Amino acid sequence: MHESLKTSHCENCDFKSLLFKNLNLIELNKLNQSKREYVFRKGEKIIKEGQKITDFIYLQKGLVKISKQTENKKNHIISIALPKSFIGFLTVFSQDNYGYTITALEETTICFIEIEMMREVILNNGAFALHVLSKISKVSDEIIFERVNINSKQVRGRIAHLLILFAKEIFYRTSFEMPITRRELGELIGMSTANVIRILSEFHKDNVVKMDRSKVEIMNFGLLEKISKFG
Amino acid sequence: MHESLKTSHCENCDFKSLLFKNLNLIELNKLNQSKREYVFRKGEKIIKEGQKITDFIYLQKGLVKISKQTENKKNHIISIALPKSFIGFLTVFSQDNYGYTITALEETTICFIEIEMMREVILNNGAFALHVLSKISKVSDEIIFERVNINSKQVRGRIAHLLILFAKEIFYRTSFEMPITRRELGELIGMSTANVIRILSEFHKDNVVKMDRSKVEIMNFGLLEKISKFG
DNA sequence: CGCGGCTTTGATGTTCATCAAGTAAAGTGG
DNA sequence: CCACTTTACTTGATGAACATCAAAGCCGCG
Repeated sequence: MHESLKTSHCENCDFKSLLFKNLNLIELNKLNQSKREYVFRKGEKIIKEGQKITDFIYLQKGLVKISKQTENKKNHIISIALPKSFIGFLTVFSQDNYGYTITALEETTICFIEIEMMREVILNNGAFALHVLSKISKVSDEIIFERVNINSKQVRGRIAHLLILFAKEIFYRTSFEMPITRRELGELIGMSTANVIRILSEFHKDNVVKMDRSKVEIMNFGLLEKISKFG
Repeated sequence: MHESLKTSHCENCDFKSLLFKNLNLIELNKLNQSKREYVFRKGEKIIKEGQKITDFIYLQKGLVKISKQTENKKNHIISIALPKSFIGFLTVFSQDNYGYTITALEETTICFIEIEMMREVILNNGAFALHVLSKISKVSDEIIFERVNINSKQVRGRIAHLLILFAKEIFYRTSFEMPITRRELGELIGMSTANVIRILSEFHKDNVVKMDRSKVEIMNFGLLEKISKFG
């Protein structure tokens, strides 16, 4: 492991307002004492599938992929997550072991908070409990609906959908650096690497999306949306 | 709507122990006053996609399907749910409107509990909050992992997987009445009706599974498991 | 500089959806 | 209760979509 320890107080955390707004100072101090904050470098595994769940993980800064091995040993990416998306919620309150692997796609800061500490706060703070509940619910819904959606499209539509998702939900612009490889794009939408590349080449030829190495530039957003919808 | 009203007290509910074990009698009485209990006949819609969320729904008895229209107007079944699976948890704490449709597959008893009432109890009862949390988390995980799994298989494997799932998780035996049509089977695993039937015919010819009309009998469970795993 | 991983493209074959046409079952209204 | 209509089921033939394989180029890194 190459991750490095950082120290800052929860009270000053940029994202305090998002997750922990219902906590009072005493509760925040408790969390602060229990939490450990780490920076992971690109490519490092934050959580390994099967690993015992001891901490609630809180994505403070960065970008990660959540992936899983299927029964027949294929790798499958379930979701790409960024701060505010509260990936840590999956599984932690219902299982003893993680069901997926989390890997940093860029430099990523993670807060580890002991799961028992979270449980204790939830037990004593109903407003916080409700808030966590609504976050879990939302994350799960989004993943499920995204899966269903992707599944109803064929390859062109899937790639188009994905590019739009990166542009609209992650980078907020039509040109950006793709944080994952072609193979990973395939693992995200369930298609072969070769075909991902083929479709990207087509988009390039048709002046819809220029993708050079990891540089993406969406040239015709309207058309891309049509392809996503009908492809 | 053809559903009919029933009346019984939560305190005597068979499933009280499962969901509401952390509630005291005062809280149970409150829930009891707010709840309405309905019986739905086979085929009736319990929830329609897009409908405003006003109640938490609790599946007491029966079997339902949870489905959704995709962008391109195809119908997709997300999950089959039976009592104890707490389908109502999806979405209700994070959105204003349901994102899916719930339909009864057989005579089904549903309790409607005002969502505000649930919120209030969660606010004041931490143990209950934690319990709800763990249920939501579990249901969502199962759906997500199931989707990923199905997606990694091809048609034969998908059908085999599904038949095993019905046998092991729903009916607890190797012969049972399939509660959904061939088309719905297809909508559940993302394949065409014609192909579902084709594969079922193959299984029949190969003495793996005999399916006549809705009667299913698994003849060679071991082989079916192999097909599910490697197909 | 050479090795390994990512990328690219073409050729090939498999898997699967689609279409069509027919049968069986189940619901509907007189 | 029977004719009628609709919906579910079934099978074959066809072609489209996609995975797989192979070979070659590119790039980063020790």
